[in-house]
Amino acid sequence: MQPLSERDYIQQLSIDCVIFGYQDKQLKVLSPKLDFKGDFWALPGGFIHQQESIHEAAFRILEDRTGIRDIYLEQFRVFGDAERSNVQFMGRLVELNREKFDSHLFNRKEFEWLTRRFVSIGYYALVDINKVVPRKNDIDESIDWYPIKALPTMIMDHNEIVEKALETLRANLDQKLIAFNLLPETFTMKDLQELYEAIFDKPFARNNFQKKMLDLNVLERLEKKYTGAANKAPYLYRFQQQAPLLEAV
Amino acid sequence: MQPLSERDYIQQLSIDCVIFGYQDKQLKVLSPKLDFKGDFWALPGGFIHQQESIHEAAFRILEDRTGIRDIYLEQFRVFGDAERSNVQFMGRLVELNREKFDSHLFNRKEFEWLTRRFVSIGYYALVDINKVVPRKNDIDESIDWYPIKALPTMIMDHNEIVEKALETLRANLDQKLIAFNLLPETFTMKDLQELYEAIFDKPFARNNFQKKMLDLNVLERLEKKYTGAANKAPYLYRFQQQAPLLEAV
DNA sequence: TCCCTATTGTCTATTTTTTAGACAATAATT
DNA sequence: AATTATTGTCTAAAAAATAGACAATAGGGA
Repeated sequence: MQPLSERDYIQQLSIDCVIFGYQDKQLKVLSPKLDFKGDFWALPGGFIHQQESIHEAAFRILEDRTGIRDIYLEQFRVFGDAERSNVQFMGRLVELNREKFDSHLFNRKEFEWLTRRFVSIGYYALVDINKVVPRKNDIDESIDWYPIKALPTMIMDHNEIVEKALETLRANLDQKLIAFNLLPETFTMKDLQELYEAIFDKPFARNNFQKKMLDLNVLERLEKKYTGAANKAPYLYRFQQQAPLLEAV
Repeated sequence: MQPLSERDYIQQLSIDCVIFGYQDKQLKVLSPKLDFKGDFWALPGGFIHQQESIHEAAFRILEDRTGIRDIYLEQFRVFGDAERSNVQFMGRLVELNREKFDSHLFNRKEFEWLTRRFVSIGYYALVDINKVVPRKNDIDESIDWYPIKALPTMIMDHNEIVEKALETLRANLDQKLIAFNLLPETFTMKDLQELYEAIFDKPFARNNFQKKMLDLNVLERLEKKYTGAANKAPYLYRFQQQAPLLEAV
């Protein structure tokens, strides 16, 4: 494989993706752990080819790590502090992994390329966690879902990026009707409510939540779901894709 | 002056600023016209030094064009299509201005630098139009305020950038209480309402608008403004800077 | 089979917020 | 002092959000 520094990327510009999933009543984020001594976690990220749009680049990075392409994806913020670079984390990494660097894993040019200042475009993605088979990179030891409330400390400003992504998700949730991207195709009203509660980290009133969701007119009611529990069986619902409104000319 | 291509900028990354002002009951945008034959308008923009944050760069660009530094400024979106470059507009510009290019205004290297693909970070700014003395660049013929409803056709995707900026402004206006940045320090309730009407391009009910604004608890009522008109004199108000809420630790 | 329990779906009452209508106050002008 | 065009604010009506209540029901257990 060509070394990073010689590939045809836009210089000093990167993309970091906060990939949200939902499982066990918890909002989770996908994070690879680097295959080096020292417990380095990061956000899935990458660089932008000269001949692809930033949106395409984000989709490519996402597909590489999740195996799926049909994903809700939105840019939310640019992180561009002057001091924003890998230099500190790379220093620690090299220090703890001298033996690897004696081999030719990174050459000097590669190292310099990686430790320059980077401006990073933050994207967040919403996925059905069951559809995703997380994939390791060449440099990953593992890749796992972490509850947003128990994220490991990540490199650089990646924890801050997750925070800002969550803020944006909360702000957009009602506006854009995107929560459904985190659920499987069919779900009960309780599933949906618990998802909202996980995202906003606060309880909602069951009766009013149901009314609010039904009043959106985007839910199609399907058959009942018999759980085996000794109580009334809940209906299953499916998100009904909205016909896009005609925009003013 | 050093040619662009040799200055210490981040490559292929730019900033474009939509500077909003308010005058004559109209929302306006500041746009320089380039000093070339062919009527080329653009958004004020620039590049990012290696040793400055993107936010600092945006402030610098703004100060260069408006003379003021204390400005409401917010990034709102990244424009990163693969085909996004000056190449088309530079082609036309060169064609129409051959005589200038026979001199050494741009050298070949400079031209290549400028016509590469650029990813641009969109910022929007809100200014008190009376405090601004628009300043030309080296390459500007003039710089003026244009009503948002009568903007000239600008180079590249700059008209689209303005549209997205306006969308964001509308979405943020109530949330963040930022409208006041467009007004002078003191203003009447009618001034404020007309500003809202200009931004949203729709009328508001006077009684309810006044109630809503007063209920925000951010307006300090000052003395009356005697206009000389044969009717009740309106109060002047001042935006009362909010004490920042304590954030959860 | 028949009650019991936990949960679901929905209805109604209450409260809050938004919108619409009305009117007194007032700064010149006549 | 009456007139006029605005301004500031109040109240009524409508709409939306919140809280409380209850019937329906899928099993479980006597």
